[in-house]
Amino acid sequence: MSGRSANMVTKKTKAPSIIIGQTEPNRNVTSYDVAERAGVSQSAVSRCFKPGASASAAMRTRVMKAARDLNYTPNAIARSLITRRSNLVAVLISNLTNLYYPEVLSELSQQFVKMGMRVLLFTLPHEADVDTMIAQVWEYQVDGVVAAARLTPQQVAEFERRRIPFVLYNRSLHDRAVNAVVCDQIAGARALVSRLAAAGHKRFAIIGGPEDSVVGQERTRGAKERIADLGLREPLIVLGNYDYESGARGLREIVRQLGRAPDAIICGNDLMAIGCVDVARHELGLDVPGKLSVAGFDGVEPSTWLSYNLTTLRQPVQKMAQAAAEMLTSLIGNPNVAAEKRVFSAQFIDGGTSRLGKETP
Amino acid sequence: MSGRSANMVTKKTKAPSIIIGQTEPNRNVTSYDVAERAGVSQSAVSRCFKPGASASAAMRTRVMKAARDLNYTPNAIARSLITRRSNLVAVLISNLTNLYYPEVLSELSQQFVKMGMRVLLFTLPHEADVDTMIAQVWEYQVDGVVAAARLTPQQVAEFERRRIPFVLYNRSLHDRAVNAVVCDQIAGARALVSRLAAAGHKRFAIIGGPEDSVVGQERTRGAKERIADLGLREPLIVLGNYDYESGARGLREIVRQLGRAPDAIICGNDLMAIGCVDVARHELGLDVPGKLSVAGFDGVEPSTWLSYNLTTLRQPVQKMAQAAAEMLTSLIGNPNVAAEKRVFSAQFIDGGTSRLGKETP
DNA sequence: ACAATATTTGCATGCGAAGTCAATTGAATT
DNA sequence: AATTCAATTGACTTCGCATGCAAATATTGT
Repeated sequence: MSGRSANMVTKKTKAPSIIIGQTEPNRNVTSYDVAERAGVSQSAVSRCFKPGASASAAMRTRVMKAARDLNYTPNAIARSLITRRSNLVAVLISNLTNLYYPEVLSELSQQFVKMGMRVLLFTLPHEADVDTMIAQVWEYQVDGVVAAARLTPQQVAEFERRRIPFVLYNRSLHDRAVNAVVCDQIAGARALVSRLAAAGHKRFAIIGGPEDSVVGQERTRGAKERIADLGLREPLIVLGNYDYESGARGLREIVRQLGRAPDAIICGNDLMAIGCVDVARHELGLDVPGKLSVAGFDGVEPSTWLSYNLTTLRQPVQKMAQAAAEMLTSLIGNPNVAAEKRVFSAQFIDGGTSRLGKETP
Repeated sequence: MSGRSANMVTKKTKAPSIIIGQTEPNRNVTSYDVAERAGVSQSAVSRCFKPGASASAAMRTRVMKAARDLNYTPNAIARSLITRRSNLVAVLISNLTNLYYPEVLSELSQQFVKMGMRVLLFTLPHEADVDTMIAQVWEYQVDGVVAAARLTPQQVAEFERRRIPFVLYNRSLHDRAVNAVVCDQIAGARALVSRLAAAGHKRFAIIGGPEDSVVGQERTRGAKERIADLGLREPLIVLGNYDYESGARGLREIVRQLGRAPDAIICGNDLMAIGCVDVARHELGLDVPGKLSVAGFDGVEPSTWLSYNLTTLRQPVQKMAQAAAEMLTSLIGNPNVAAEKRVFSAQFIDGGTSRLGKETP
């Protein structure tokens, strides 16, 4: 009944290559196949699959039926070639094992799907070959880029030169206006110090993020400045790498250098704060928060667990991701608008790892 | 060096798209532009960018120079259209907030990059519109699929019907041979019960994964069977949703139903085990492992944290992801091989949340 | 009824790179 | 030097779909 008419359209037989069995080679169902079955032209099929296009109801139903019969799916690759829109968004992420970024990625993915775009994932494992990876971003003709990774200003400049819409997530450039979604780290860090100082903490130490992390620098700077403003002793600062082990090492190092524990340790992110708390409690026998207060940044899920109930500054990840997705799609629609920077503020979480007064902010 | 420059005039090649002196809106640099600048044909440019192709060293350098001058990047979309290879792999993942999957995704991404493929991410938020999402997988002409999500057998069958190479990660079908990378959950669960029973635990309870999770079912079944084999009382089973809160609720429910705590609770994954431990210690005042032993599955990072040091069955995620990536790429190269199922075994982690004897297995 | 407009529909073209095939070159052999 | 053979190279076509334009049809007004 339904003769395999697809075969009939063939024009010339292929060279005598390896013919394995009876199955048709990789031939996919194309709009031509649908057109033939529906008795219309290929353009008609194309139009039926485009929402706003001009096509009569009668044709639409016939074409759709034929498409269903043949199990036709439009080829997004071919479409992209001609429309110059891939509906692909590159998301650059440094480190998925960081607990914070999976959340971001998940939110971004959902937001972009809502807007009809797909996420092409670029994880940057070692900071080394970022450039070759970025080269791949061009190849795939993505419509836009969300960069939640540590990029050099040169790399960011490359986006501009290529005229690819991009939004930086949680980072920005000081010397240039770029589209970015950030959280006010400095304000957050300052507020954190204020709270701790008001509750009587005097001697601070900081386990900061790595040097090439702008976010980490800002958190450290905000805290340091506020500590100075308050006339307190300059904090000891050790640097970590945003992971649990860094927090653990950081605390050991601080205690070693100071010869004792400070009143409070501000950690560059929750993961380090958790490592710090764990070492304090389980290795050094330091009571947290009784003897030592610890605070982090981000508000990742484990920070809410009963064992930690971390004092932290929660970033509104969902809102930020949504903002990033919105900004990017709007940029894709209209690339020539002025750069915008959307600054969110972190929410202070009065957790149980810091001795804080009963003040209401 | 080549003396044929006299009549080497371009005849009917396509007009180059770059107009010197003004930046046309969306025009990209194409291989024609490079060809013109290098004074060669477009095919030559194409060949120069293909590793194995026939091209003289002289031409290669000239073309490459022209390409660099013009900042040319090959268009992967156009290439895909003709080669019928997108170098795209779809990764379907249920839930990125699960702590386990980000690790998998990260590993997969790195592996695929090594093999010259990119990951197109499909997160499945609500189980609802999986089908429309899967439809998108076809559109993008991905070369293969790794499914680390709960799919119905019908959905899996759709992959086969479409002849798209796919590998199931951590799940498989009982009625059909499919390519899959799994971990032997039943053996792991049985071993776990054996260890606990050998150490004197008699009354078990289980906080299982959701009903539609095959992995969860197997873990529960393995534990249940082994408990029965040993002639112990049938365990109370409550179901959770793989998150922290489920573990917390699960323990409360178990204690409520039993009127007391069991000897050991086996949780369907680490996250639930962590929730369970936390509620036991911080809410119910139950000593873990003194009064209650808790074990999980997966071996996610937080399970190693000092606060937990969870007894668990660690899955060799890296090996599994690598196996999945390898299987898929090999399938892409040669789709007609018989289905293979690679079964890994979990590593028992003798953590601190269970009272275990000193036995050496 | 017919003209004037609005709506559908098909034809032909092009997106950008890769592969086919034949022409050309260069090297190797006799 | 003549011939053979392998290595280069270019013209042309192809992948599947979208779209400008003209032709065909349907709708409306008079």
